Amino acid sequence: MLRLERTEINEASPTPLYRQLAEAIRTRIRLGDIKTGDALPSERELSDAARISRVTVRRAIETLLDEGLLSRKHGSGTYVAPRIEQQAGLLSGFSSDMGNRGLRPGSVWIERGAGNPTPEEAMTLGLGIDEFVLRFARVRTADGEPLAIERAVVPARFLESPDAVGTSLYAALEAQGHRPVRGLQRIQAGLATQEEARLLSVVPHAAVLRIERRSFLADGSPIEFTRSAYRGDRYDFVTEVREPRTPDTSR
Amino acid sequence: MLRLERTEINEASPTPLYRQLAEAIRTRIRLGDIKTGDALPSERELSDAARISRVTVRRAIETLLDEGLLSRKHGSGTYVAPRIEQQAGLLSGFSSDMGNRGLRPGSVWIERGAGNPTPEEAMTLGLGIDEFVLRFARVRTADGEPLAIERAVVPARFLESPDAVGTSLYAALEAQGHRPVRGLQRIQAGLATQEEARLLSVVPHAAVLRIERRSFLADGSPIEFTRSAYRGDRYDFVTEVREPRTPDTSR
DNA sequence: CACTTCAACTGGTATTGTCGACCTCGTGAC
DNA sequence: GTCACGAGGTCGACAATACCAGTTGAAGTG
Repeated sequence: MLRLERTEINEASPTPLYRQLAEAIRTRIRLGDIKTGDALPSERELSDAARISRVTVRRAIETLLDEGLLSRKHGSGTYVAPRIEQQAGLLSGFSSDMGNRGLRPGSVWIERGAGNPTPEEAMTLGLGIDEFVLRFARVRTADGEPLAIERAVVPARFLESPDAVGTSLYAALEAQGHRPVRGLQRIQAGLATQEEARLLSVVPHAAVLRIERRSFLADGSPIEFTRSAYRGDRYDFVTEVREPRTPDTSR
Repeated sequence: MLRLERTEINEASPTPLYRQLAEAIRTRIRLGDIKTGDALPSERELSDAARISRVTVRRAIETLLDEGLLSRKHGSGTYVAPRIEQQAGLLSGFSSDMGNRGLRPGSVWIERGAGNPTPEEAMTLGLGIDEFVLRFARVRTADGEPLAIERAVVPARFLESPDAVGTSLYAALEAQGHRPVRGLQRIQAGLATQEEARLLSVVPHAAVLRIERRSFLADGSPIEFTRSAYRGDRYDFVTEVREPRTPDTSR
């Protein structure tokens, strides 16, 4: 059985109690202290053992519910959910996506500069056509093999200069304090054009996966518009979907 | 400004207060009472006006945060987030997906029956190869035009008979009390095989979007394994991704 | 022996009270 | 006029308590 002692929680830490508790439970699960299907101690027990109020315990459990680590059953208990493989970092960039897949990411620059947006870009980024944008186009490689062509557009005000972007666009944006929190992705199947075929080292008309992504800051302003073409024979896109935690049955 | 009166909330209703409140605010936003970018009344104000405790008000706001309708700024206020187009019902079936796109869904049966799982199916559904599964294969149409081929496999114990499935597999499962809460989807680009081309009325080697989906119940047991091939020229797959509500910066 | 009942669990909702961190904007000093 | 500063407002975190609502299994009943 899981034993949780107050000792594990640091009262003075700036990290909120519910996060510390969540992390403690997360660790227990990762270490196999409590296994898939096992019941967690009841909320009241946890509350007593860690000397944390039940409300706070519930908050910790809720974050783990969101992560899919636990499942609750009213009247019965809280259980460790079976591990489902980690989803690829969706809002993360190419680099960490490749990292998750155990591939070595690389890239070759095609274009890096500033300019005015096309009408389509102006529309999706909410800009006037006379405002400035930065463009980044790269061939992305995995273990040295070309895997995708990626063309990103960012409103110029979010970055000091095009050269601020090293390997990761997201890292550069975050360094300036701009962190996208939402994204909208559109995925299509298509055939490689002549140019794409050349850049990706495939035959023309090979299958490609086209991914279009728009990212937004917390206040809703668009920060990035990226269009990519992935080799269909080497890449698949994995998403995990979850139903809302508390389905609204009243409507 | 938004005025919320206690009158809107029904004390005696079986629906929890926080959901009633969330619904009330949701309605206000939909009706344009409060517009994009506007600040919501402060939590204390809402609490006073509706005579609901602040904790409960926060819960209501949190559900709207999850839905992407609101965004909070510590020390400043809670604001109405810009409307981002509705995501397609991800865990929903073909029918409601088409509904969202304003297309009339239809289908033509190819196969409907019972049998033993293939090794691959046994693996992904967590079954023994001697247990039974039900198979459903259909050509899915939108406004009468073929759009996708869909092949679903469900462990037999979840449905009384193959005939329980009318137009919607999900509806049939839910009628038996089985509601999938999580799904894992894998999306690939490919070229249509001879048979696919025939069923979809496209030329061989046309681009197709292959989607593989596994769904799970709350307790983690796999309930469905579906493989689909969508016409690349007529379908795109849209997903919305969100960063976790409270990013853990401590790790 | 099968069946029903019910008490003692479990999680679900809601209140009141307190303190802290953060943001904004007006006031006053320079 | 510009700038630093602080007061007051906002969200963030937590405690202690109360009661409601499903679940479960053991005791009692037929």
